[in-house]
Amino acid sequence: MPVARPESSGARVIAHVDMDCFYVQVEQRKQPHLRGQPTAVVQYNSWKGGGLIAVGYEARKDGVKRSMRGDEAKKACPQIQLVQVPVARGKADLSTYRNAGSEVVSILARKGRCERASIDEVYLDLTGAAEAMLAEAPPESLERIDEEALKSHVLGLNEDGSNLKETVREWLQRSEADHRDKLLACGAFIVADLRMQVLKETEFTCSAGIAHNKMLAKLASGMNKPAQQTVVPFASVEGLLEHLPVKKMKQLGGKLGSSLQIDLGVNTVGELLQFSEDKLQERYGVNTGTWLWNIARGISGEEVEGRLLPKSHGSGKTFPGPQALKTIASVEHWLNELCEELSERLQSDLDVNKRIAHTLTLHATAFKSSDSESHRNFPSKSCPLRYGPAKIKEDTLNLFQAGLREYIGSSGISTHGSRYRGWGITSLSVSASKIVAVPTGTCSILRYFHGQDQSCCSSEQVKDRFPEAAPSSPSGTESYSGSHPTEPPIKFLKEEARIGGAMPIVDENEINTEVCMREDTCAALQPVDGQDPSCSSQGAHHEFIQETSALSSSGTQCCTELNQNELHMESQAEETGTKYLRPGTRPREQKRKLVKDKGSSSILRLFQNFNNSASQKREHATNIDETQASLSLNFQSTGTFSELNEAEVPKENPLGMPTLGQQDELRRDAWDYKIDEIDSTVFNELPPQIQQELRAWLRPQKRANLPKRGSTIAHYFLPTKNTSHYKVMLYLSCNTILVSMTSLCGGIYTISINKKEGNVHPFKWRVNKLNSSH
DNA sequence: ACGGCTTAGACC
DNA sequence: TGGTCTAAG
Repeated sequence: MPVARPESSGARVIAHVDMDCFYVQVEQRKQPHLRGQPTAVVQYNSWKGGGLIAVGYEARKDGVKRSMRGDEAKKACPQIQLVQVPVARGKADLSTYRNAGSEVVSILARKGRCERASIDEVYLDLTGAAEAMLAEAPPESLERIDEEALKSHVLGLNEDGSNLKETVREWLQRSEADHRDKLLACGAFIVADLRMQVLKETEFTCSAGIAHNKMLAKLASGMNKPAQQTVVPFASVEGLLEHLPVKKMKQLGGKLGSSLQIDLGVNTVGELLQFSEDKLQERYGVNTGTWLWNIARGISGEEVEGRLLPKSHGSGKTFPGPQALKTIASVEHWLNELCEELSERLQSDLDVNKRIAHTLTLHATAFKSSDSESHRNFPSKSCPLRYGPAKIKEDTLNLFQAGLREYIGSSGISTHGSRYRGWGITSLSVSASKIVAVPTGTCSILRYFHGQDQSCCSSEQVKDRFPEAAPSSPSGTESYSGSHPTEPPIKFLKEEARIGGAMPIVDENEINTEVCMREDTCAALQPVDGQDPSCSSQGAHHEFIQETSALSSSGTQCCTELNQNELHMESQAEETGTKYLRPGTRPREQKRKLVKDKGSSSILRLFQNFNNSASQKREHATNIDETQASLSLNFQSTGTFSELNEAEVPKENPLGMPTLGQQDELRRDAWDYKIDEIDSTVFNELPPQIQQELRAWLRPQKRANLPKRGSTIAHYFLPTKNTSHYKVMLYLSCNTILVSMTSLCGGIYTISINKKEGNVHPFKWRVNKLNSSH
């Protein structure tokens, strides 16, 4: 349901850019002989010529419509060229179109905030660019103006329908024009330019609308197609909406729009004006009521989100009528196909955009022939997403079976034996959502997947995108890292397995160990001197902030770029990556080196080895094996969930990060463990490499260079059975060495190694919902 | 018992 | 929160 947003104060310049019959253009670029010919794209050519999903303008002239079957199209337009959408794994594969869409987005994002609205549409906020142009090179000062801009349509300008370039030129250059109109004129120039860039670089044409908000821009972009642009001056809004059928408005194409027509007798947007806001709220609720009242007046405050990438990925297929799936085996087969596609796309998203999805969801539709309640929907099910095709398949099948059990009901019907006659599946889809950029520290996780170095993001980047991952507000920090010493932030849940939800079944003791270690940031060790402003003066009370600040000199650049254009990450990452490794003269790089020398080398090697073998393993798609090395073994052996008493909660917050006030004090306190003070049985249970590391840290002669207590020693990432990744930190607290595992999915696991032998519970798993700021 | 396949967002 | 529903291209 639409939701009202207040219009922001100043006039904005918003553009909506829409590709013309995009799939057709993509195919025509691929096969140039199709250019100029009536063309349509179809899928599943087998039945009645397939279904049309895109129709070129030449074919539209002959009355060919989307949603015709191929046969009908042939009838309407005998010369039509029907191109099949690529098929992979028995289903339509849209990746070529997705990729082509990305090409376009990467160009359109150059002049302002850009939001990818669909595979072939974007919104742009060009306010800044338009203001800058108005200040530096206003249209009236231009001697020659761009042909494409001249071809703009300006609503309300040529009422008779004539579109004289001269009147358009006048409008664009009128010096006494309303400030808002001048901004729109600048917008028209900018958009014309962008569209030409798109054409030049991709060979695709597009249409655009330029207005003061998204709604109007969207409306305008469709008014003159193909390959044209339309401007909506403020003064034309009322006239534009007056006779516009409500159904044409975005969000009113469905039931809501029908309700306006049927229940209120409103057929045009203008007719909506007679209803008070109260009246509309009364009928449609506060949000929708206000929204309707606003759009009737051309008001829409929705921001253009700076987002170039999709928020989710999905792969689905329908099995209509007789094709309905009736055995678990056939369902499994198709789920596997869908999962393979999904997995491929997830992997590519990770490779190219450095993003990880956290939730896997299965949707299905089904019928139940025999039963009375056969219309009950098949329930969607979701669970934490684990990477790798095999895992995704396994989890998806489990989700399906859970859904099926529920669907069939607990009426005691057994699904044993693969066939059960009562049900049929008519559609399946698997999707991945909750996609977040790999949070800082990410180089390690990326290397784990890639087996090579990659670039990092700045903390700003992460905070912008994932406030939950790096809370910037004190309260967020509080709840996450527990800076209130009086209030232990860790709550102990006994039912640990619940973390992954009921499905799929997880073995909470098992931790797969493809592991990796971030050697590439100074965050691995907090600087001893505490002098570096980037690492200490920010007083980072949160490890994300702390660790990323250290990256700023080389990391920021990359991230700034990433912000502007996520799609270009790959190449930029490489660039930055090389700079990164070069021994530098800048202080921060020196520090990086220092940190490295200081001593995580063995752990580094350990994880490096894991990396290598893990990535090789991935090639062969076989999983669990000897790469489940010592770490996992050790962690496994410790996975008992004994109750933990309050007394054992570390004095400081459980992540070991000092609060602002504590920080200075802590820094003065050297960490004074002796190796023998640590319960040896506990110590011995650590992975040997980590034992070695700790011994190194504890050597007296090295003390001077030791990390202060309360500081993070090292970070690792562990993909595990029931979540995609954990961030693992080894850090020192006042009484303990803690190995804390922060699940990016929402749990904090802590293993503490206590100083004194008397302390029971050498290893504890503490589970805490990551109950932070949001 | 067919338009197929995707994405996004709001509600509870 | 997960699950459901609407809407759109």
